[in-house]
Parts: sequence; structure tokens; C-alpha cells
Amino acid sequence: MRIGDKWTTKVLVCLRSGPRRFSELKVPLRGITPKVLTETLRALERDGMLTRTVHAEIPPRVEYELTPLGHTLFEPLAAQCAWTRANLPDLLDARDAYERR
Amino acid sequence: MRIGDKWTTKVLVCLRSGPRRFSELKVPLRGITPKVLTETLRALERDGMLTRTVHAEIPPRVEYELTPLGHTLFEPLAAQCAWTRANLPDLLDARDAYERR
DNA sequence: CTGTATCCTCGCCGATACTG
DNA sequence: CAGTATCGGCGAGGATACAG
Repeated sequence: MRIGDKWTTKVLVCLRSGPRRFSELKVPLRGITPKVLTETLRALERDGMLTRTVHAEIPPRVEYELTPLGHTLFEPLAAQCAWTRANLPDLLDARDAYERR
Repeated sequence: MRIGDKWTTKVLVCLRSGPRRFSELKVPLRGITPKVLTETLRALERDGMLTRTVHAEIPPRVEYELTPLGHTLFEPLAAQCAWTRANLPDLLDARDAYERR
């Protein structure tokens, strides 16, 4: 999926423990622009990974929340994390050895 | 890692059952150019995921083979496949529903 | 506050030609 | 056979400004 892009996994992590507002996502995702955050969220919404809820208030409040389907993404994500924990040192060693030739 | 790029996972699959030559990779990877295949293989070699063996023959023969470390990549890859098998229909349904609004 | 509208950069990837 | 060299398109992502 779009898991290969730059921001999607970080957005998922930020939403894991519950719904968040647009600006609550922008802060922990240091450096993301509103345009890109919107694109990322829209793509996830389009695929049913999260819901977008607009509250008719002043000032406006929009909350994003993972769907059950969205939560299933943490399964393959956990596998990637496990791989990294187990094998990143070997990868780094290989990279060092390669540089020194 | 570089698993997010266009060709890496396909190269891994092609190498899963044993060593392959440069041209034996080019055929099943329809449409890949030698430049991009070289880049992909070099990146994997650099990270210790495969070995590159040059046989001093005429014509030249170069074989690429996954290392044990390279084989471990199939673990997270399998998790992604499992996710897709289980959840792709839901994703597609969500996408359809989104389009029809 | 929650976006949209423009413009721009940069790097992946492809096409093509050529080399040891 | 197994690449390297060069050029170019294209799209993701960023900077900035503005709107509802």
C-alpha cells in the first residue's frame, strides 16, 4: 500500500491510541506541511483506514480516528519492527564493511 | 528499508529459490533497465542482503545470491502478504464506497 | 483552526546508446 | 554477457501564501 511513503506510518502511530485533531497531528509530525498531511490523511480515509469527523463548531474541529481496518495495519508493521530490532545491527555492519572496501 | 522502492521486493522473490545471473533476473523482471537493476542489486549488496560473485570466464558470468540476512526479509514480507490476503477486499470496498460519494 | 492554491525542487525511474 | 554513461520525464514532497 501507501505504507512505503514518507508519512503514512507516522500518522498511523500518532492515531494508534485514539482520535486526534488536524493540529494535534501536525505537532508531533515535525516538519510536515498542511498540504502533505491532508494528502496523507485523505489517502488513508479513501482506503477505509480512518474516519474524518467534522464538528460544526467555531473554531472548527476535525477529528481523525483509525477504523478497525486501520488498526490491522499494525500487524505487518510490527513484523517490520521486529525485523529491524533483530537485524539492523547486521545490516549496519555489512554497510560498514562495504564502505571500507 | 528500500523495500518501499519499485523493484527490490521483486528481485528478492526472484532470488528466493537460489542464485541467479544478471540476465536471468532481467527476464522475469519485465521492463527493468540494466541501470536500474544494477542500482537495485548494488543497494542490496551494500546492505548485506545478497552476494555478488564474478566468475572469470568468457563470456562473463555474475551470480547474485541471497545471504541468510537477505532471507530474513521474507518474514516481514510474509506479514504484508497475509495482511493483503485478509484485508484487501475491505480496502477495495472502502475505496468503492468513497468514489460513489 | 483546517485546510486549499501555487510554485518549485529533487530524486527515482526509464530510454537509449555505448563499453570491456 | 554484464554492465556504464547520459539525458530526460515525472511525481512526491516541500515552501509559501491565502481562504472559509
